[in-house]
Amino acid sequence: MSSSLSTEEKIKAAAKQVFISKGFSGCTSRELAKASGMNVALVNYYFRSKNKLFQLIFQTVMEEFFESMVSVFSSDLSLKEKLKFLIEREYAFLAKHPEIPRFIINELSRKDTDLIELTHVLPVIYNTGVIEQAIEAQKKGEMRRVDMVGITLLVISNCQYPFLAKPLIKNLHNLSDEQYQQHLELHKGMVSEMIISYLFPPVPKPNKK
Amino acid sequence: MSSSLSTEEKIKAAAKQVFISKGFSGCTSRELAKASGMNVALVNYYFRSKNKLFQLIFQTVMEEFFESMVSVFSSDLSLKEKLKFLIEREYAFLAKHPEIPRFIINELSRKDTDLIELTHVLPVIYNTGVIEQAIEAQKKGEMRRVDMVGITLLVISNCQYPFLAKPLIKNLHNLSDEQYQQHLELHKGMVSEMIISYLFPPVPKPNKK
DNA sequence: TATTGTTTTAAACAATTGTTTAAATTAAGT
DNA sequence: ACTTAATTTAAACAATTGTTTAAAACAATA
Repeated sequence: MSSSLSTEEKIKAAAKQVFISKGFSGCTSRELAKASGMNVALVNYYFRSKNKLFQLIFQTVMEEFFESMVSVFSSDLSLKEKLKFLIEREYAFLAKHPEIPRFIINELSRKDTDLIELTHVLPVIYNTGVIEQAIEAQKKGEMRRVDMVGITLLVISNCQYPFLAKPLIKNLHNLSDEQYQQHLELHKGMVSEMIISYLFPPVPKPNKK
Repeated sequence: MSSSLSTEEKIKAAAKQVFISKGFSGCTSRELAKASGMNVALVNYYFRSKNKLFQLIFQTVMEEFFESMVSVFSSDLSLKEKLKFLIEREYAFLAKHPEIPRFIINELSRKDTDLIELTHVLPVIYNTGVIEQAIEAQKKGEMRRVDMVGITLLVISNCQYPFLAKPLIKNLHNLSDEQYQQHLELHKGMVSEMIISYLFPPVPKPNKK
């Protein structure tokens, strides 16, 4: 099935899996090679070095990571609906790629790695007009005055952490995979309701001039 | 100053730092030795192997990690006050040890490591009586019916994630350390208010028989 | 078929890995 | 002071690391 891919693609796909689940320092060149059914020399023939291959993978993972987020902001919805939708999307993405937050956080925390620039991501979000939408809502007193960093933190904390901490919580509360899955589903609803009702308080304080 | 410690203690202290910031697979035996001012043979003389030393460190880190949490539950406070206090404590702990969540989550996620038992932690929390306190409050309709896993997730998601994701958020929003520090302080207040008002809705629904 | 250039392989490279050895030094007890 | 045990050191061990080499196999074109 994967033999329809080129050697280069096969290596890239396998390396992505291995890097994501074990991290840069958690795997070897030979492991990357074997995972794609190739040998070490072949990996370096196409990608020059383990590090070059890693940088490439990391870049693509980051793009996938922000992709769905941005697409929600660009949609034609009210702010409250966007938030609800964003949380749904995040949970869906994380259900498919539960290891990615740990991967990103880890590799960005490495002090010995080449700096990775993410500054181009924020302008993309700004250009969707979601910021103006928020400022508008805040002026009207419909939305609590929380800045972009605060909102980002609120949303992704509650979405990503439950996936990040799965081994911790499972171990702590002695849960099976199925049980944890159920808790996740339950938690999604709670998180959505909690964040929405916090950012959009049910009784809006009148804010007229 | 650290020369007052025994060789064994010096190695343990240095190894703790190195393991926490770089992870098990992110550092070498010689790095552990050098960090304590000793040599490789000395590390293995006292701790047999890199892996044995790691298991020891991990165990103590986990204990420190749960220590302050449990102490809050044992205190003589109302549930709402305990929650507020817990969040304060968590933020204070994480400000001192910002790398510990990443360390724990990472090492618990490793598939090639020896399983680590945490089941003894939960009984300790149960014995503080906080569970009965919660069930009581829920029966009276003062508290939303969320189980222990849900509460745990709510609290530590919002406490730990902002520290976990510091490199990500800093990079994303182009923030200095000082700016991020300010955001953290702000966020602590938000999180506290949000969780409390979610778990203890301002207008309690009457639940009499 | 002969001649390209591209892809793949097996083997080797020096450097680094975790761990061990055996000798040297220090400390303690008699 | 002598003996014994505990500590520390430098050096070595085999295995593994990332990377490179040079030859082989393959494909495309003439």
